[in-house]
Amino acid sequence: MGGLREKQKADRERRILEAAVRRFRAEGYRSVRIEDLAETAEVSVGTVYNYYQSKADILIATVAMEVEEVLEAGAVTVKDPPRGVDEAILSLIFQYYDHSLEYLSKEMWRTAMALAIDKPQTPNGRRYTRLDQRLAAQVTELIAALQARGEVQTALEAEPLGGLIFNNLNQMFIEFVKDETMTLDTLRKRVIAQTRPLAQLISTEHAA
Amino acid sequence: MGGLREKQKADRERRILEAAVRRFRAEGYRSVRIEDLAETAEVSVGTVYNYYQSKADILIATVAMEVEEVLEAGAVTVKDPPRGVDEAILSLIFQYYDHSLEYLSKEMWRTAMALAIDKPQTPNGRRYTRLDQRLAAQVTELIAALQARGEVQTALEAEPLGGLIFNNLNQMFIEFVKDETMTLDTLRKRVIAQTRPLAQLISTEHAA
DNA sequence: TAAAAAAGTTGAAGTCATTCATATTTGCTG
DNA sequence: CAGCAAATATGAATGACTTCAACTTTTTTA
Repeated sequence: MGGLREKQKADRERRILEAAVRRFRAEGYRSVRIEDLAETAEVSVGTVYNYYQSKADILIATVAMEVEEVLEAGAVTVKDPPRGVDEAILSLIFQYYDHSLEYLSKEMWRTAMALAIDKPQTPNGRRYTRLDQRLAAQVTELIAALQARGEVQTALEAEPLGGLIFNNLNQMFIEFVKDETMTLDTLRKRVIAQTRPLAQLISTEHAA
Repeated sequence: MGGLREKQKADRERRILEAAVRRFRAEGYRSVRIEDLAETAEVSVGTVYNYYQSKADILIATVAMEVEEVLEAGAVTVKDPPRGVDEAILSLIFQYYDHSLEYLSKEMWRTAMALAIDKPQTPNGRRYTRLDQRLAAQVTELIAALQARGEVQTALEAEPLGGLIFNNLNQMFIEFVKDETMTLDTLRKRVIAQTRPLAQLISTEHAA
């Protein structure tokens, strides 16, 4: 265990990913060539392909790190959500959205999402899909938490609802990254319009 | 008007599109090269690019034809929907789904969707987005029709609801085409689980 | 420690989408 | 109809991702 070879491998993989994060952010995904990454990471082009299946694959690895962070931040909110069904749901969604552009450009999101759809069988394509599922699960968790607190009708199943809400926020996020001119504020307003009526319908107050 | 030049242009464009539909279906999008299309269409590679902006652009043109058909079929359903809120909504969704694989493979859908996300500014990227919007509008229309018939609560706004339902069915369709092993039947079951609870919530019977 | 085996690296070659300067075809005019 | 102009077609050249056969480095063996 822990021979020289293993250390070198880990180090090379890390260097490639670091190079990717840095240069993709600075110069944009498209304009950075594999050769550039190889140069920054001080390996050859061929070596890049020993660690990652494709250029887009590298991008997904960087996006995945970002989503992991979002999931962690979301877990805190789910543990103790704000009062009010729509407040709680929207605050989680906005947390996702606000985080999304901190380290990744719209172009990077577009590329990563496109790959996840286009090449779902690659390791990182799968990885992206799993991350989406975990995000959906987190929304479901929130619904369940609100049910436990008596704010959402317990007659409703949390999972379909969580899935519905996630699918909606995800699709709206796609529309957001597709349009370079759309602001986060516009996105928020749109998701409010879509989500709030549903929040009303499922809340216990509405039933009463 | 209608000179030789115009006729030839129209003819070439048609031949290229026909070649694309035929060969993409038969051999898969990826494995067909522009050169192959050019050969089948009896034009040169450069000419293909005089008519279409990119390879994916050609694909979207074929997908668009398909979606136009779906929209036409959907319009009939919206005009006279089945009784029952969930019946009506689900029958429209299933109409979309059942149509989807008639002429296009999952790979073709994946590629087209990926392009629409990745290159939203290209003419056909925009075109795909507009088609999505028209589908969403059709769902909204259905909700409005159900409201007019007194089956859906009129206190609710049709548009956010239609958007919500469409975003959900669209996202589920994406999951479907991402997984080569998933059957249409499984897709239907999943969308039922997601959509039916919502249908109950918005129906007038539920409110009463 | 020296040789053999295994693992990993390398960069030039291959492939394919896309571009662009040139050639061709069509339409128009006197 | 000859000659000119505009539109269009052409395919070799370009550029970037990806592959792969040859080369190095590390590990194991005796």
